[in-house]
Amino acid sequence: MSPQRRSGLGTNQEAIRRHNLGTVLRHVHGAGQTSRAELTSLMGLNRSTIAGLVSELESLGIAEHATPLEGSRQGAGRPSARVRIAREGPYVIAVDLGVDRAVVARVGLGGHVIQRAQAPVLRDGEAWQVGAAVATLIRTVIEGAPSAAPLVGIGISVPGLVRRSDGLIRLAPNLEWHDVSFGGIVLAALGLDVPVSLANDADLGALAEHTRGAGVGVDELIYVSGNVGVGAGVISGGHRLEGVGGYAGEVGHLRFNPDGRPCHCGNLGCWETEVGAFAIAEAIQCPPDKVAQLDEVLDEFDRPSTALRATGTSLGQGLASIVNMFNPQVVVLGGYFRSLYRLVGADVDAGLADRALPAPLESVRLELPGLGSDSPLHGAAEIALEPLFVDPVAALGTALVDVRARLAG
Amino acid sequence: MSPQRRSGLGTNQEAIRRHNLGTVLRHVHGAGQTSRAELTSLMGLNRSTIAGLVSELESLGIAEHATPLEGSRQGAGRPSARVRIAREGPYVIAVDLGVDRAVVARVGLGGHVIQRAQAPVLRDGEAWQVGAAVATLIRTVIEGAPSAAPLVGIGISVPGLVRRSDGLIRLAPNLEWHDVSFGGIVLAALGLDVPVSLANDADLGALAEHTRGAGVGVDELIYVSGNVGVGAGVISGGHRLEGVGGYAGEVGHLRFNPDGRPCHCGNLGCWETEVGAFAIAEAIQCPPDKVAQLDEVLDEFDRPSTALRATGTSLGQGLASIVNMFNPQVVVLGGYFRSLYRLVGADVDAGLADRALPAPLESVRLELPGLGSDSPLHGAAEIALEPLFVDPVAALGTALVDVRARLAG
DNA sequence: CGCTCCTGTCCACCCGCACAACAAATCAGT
DNA sequence: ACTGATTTGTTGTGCGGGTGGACAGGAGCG
Repeated sequence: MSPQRRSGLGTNQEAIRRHNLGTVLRHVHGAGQTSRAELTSLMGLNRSTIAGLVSELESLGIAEHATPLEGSRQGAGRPSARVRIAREGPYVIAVDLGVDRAVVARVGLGGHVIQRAQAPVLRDGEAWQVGAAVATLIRTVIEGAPSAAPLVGIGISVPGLVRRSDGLIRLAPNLEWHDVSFGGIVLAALGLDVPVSLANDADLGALAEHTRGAGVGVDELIYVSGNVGVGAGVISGGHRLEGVGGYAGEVGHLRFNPDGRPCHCGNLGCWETEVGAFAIAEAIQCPPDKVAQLDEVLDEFDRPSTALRATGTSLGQGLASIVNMFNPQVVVLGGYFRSLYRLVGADVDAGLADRALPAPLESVRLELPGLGSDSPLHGAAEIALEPLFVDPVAALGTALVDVRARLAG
Repeated sequence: MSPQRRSGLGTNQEAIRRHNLGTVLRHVHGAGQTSRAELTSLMGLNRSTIAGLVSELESLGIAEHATPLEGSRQGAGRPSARVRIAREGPYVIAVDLGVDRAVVARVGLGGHVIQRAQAPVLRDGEAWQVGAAVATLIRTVIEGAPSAAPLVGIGISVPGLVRRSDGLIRLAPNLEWHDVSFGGIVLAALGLDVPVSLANDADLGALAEHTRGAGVGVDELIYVSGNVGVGAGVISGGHRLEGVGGYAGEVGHLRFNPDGRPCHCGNLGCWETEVGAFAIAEAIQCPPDKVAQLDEVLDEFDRPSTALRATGTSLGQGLASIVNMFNPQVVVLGGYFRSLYRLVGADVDAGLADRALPAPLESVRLELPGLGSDSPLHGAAEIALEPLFVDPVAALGTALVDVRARLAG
């Protein structure tokens, strides 16, 4: 039973098959490698049913069977056949658009980054220039793909507000973009027509950490991203919190200090003016041209200054508001907050404990990203893969095979 | 496709039937009255399937068929038979525990309040005393129930933090309760054993407004409740946002003015210290013993004072943080905010527009509760009814019949 | 070398929904 | 008032999909 998050629809058995097939694939994807027996117990279905589903995945070229592991013994009984992702199976292109560089990766099911490439992005570059650069990187990583493997889609992580209905980039302050249809630009530059999904970098960080990072199995998770601006991605009930337009999680403009500095949003003392990259850069006297690499600058510190510790306290106090609002189980600190937390973790913890309500405080823990700085990239891969888990057959139907030849032509 | 919000499970056709039966009932409940043709188009199932589901509901005693309406013509073709809630069908008890009074209602499917009773609650009363009073009210409203009608459960709205795993009231500041198992107390006073669900009043307000109030069809909705303290209930993606413990939505302690007044939570200048009942009472020089009836006091004003207008601005500015965080489509102002918004709506709107980001602001609208002050009561009924929509057969299995006789015994 | 335990495969079976054909009920036009 | 078009209720048949049992395969244990 799963669900139509969209409400009110009935279910027929065709939908069952779709859902079960997708769920099997989701499990294989999540674990990278499983056994049919494990799938049976995880999904609560009959052995025969699982066998049928797995064999369908194999005939679709998505999964492969493998001989049981030699070494590991897991008790008596016939060892269960392994199920793993097919070697030449479907893949996606993940793009992490940063403020100073773009990372592009070819990612297979199971979250394997098969190949990656990156290039600097000019500050205040035009969107079409960036799109062309990204398209070149995409061509590079597709180069190595087996021609039989289908390309399912492209996922793009954007440091800004993305409208969920059509993927339009409404506002990316640090790229100075307004209302840019970046997905269309990249597709045009490539000359391809595949599904493109765009989303906010913090949302994708949350998704990735939930799937294969520090928050596996945690259905109430928040990823707070320090990435010049400050944003958050929220997973609640195991699903992304999006809001009507897709703009949910804009925590950077929480009211923090009404007497504080002016924020580019027009208000005074938003949280971002205290813990944003420019605020931190000022606190550590970092030159403005290195703000985009603030994490590396911070990593060179070994002892925090007083100003930096105050920033840590502000981070914790702001997190308290977030914890009070969402009551999460895990808060993952991404972007340069990762480096910051390593330096002034105690102050962050103290600030949080000082301002959060007892009830939500007792069940929350702060964590560093399990995927390092690659969380948004992995999240971009996840949204591009998502159609496969909803309906594998349909997703493969819209996928492109022999992409290299199409790119050449 | 439907649902398991809990992830990873497979679906079999037994689950299909459960889900479809529950979904049919949910539609009948939502509309109060429908036709089979409408159900067919809403659920996307075949006519014959709908017929089977409806007849099963009828044989369960939940639904009745009725002759098509005489007057209304809806085009050519055979008129579709009406489906409505059975007259002696299942019902629930809804309890709205306020800080100064308790309201108890017998509510049938369709959200019909069949009978209601209320009584004042002593301030700083012991939990068992309140429980006994509530039990008496429950006996009163059950008195009039047909003995054939099954009691499905009891839903209780609580002005405080409720742990979702077991319904324990962790903290109800205005009742001065800590860790009270109020559900158990009421059941013991009744001598019954039926399912009891407890939840926060704002969460239930959101649920009710989503189901049959100002937010029907709106899947991104927030109910902000002014009820001595300030809290919010969030519906996102059509589901309640709960958080791990069930404490999500504690917006009263958002940082608002760090130089402000001390809050009972230990911090300075929480939003609640600016727009909470005590702050407003002070602004309008309302005597402290009437704070619990602040809405009535406010209703007697016809022109807002300057202080009240400032409060309205603060309300709007705080809502801006909420709008930025959740990007809702509708924000419903419940509790005494209802009265306040009638007086100083323009200031609230201005405060919101001033502080919210453009993107979330353009898609949000403020509304008054469609259910007046009964939102939490209706929400309490909804959570008690919820099991019926998940699995009608199972829910009727645990329901109590002939409750009057059991109460007497 | 048994025995036991677990898993894969194959089969018949059941359950639930779809579909087609027919009947019923209403509206529109003549 | 009659006729055709339209829409819905009813019924029987068919199909898809998961279940469950019987049997075989493979491993550990004594």
